[in-house]
Amino acid sequence: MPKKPACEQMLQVLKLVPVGRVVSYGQLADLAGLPGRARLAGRCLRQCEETVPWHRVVRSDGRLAFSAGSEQFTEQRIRLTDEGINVINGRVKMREVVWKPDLYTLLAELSG
DNA sequence: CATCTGACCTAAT
DNA sequence: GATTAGGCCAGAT
Repeated sequence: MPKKPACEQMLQVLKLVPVGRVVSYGQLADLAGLPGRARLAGRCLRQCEETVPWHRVVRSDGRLAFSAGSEQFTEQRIRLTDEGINVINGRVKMREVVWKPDLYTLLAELSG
């Protein structure tokens, strides 16, 4: 069965997030042309391929979305740390690591 | 069909 | 900072 277009679009955007940078769920949905669909972003990641950089998605306030101590929480913290992103008290500093793409370039990337 | 749930967000307090 | 309320909407029950 083919995946839903909405999710595909967001995963496309997610693949463009650079190493050492993160996006929030809402931001991901927004960039994918689905404003206000943060929860959809979460659902998509829940079933996404392991090949996409899902660990670069955090909450808008910088906290990891998983419960502290969970298997997934730990995995995400490790992956972010490996990319040079500091995770303190289960959160990253959005001010420093949030991805702010040039929208024109992003559109071009998605088109090609 | 009604209700609950959630890898969420914003604004207000 | 923290908490609350309301919004969001696809799946599950």
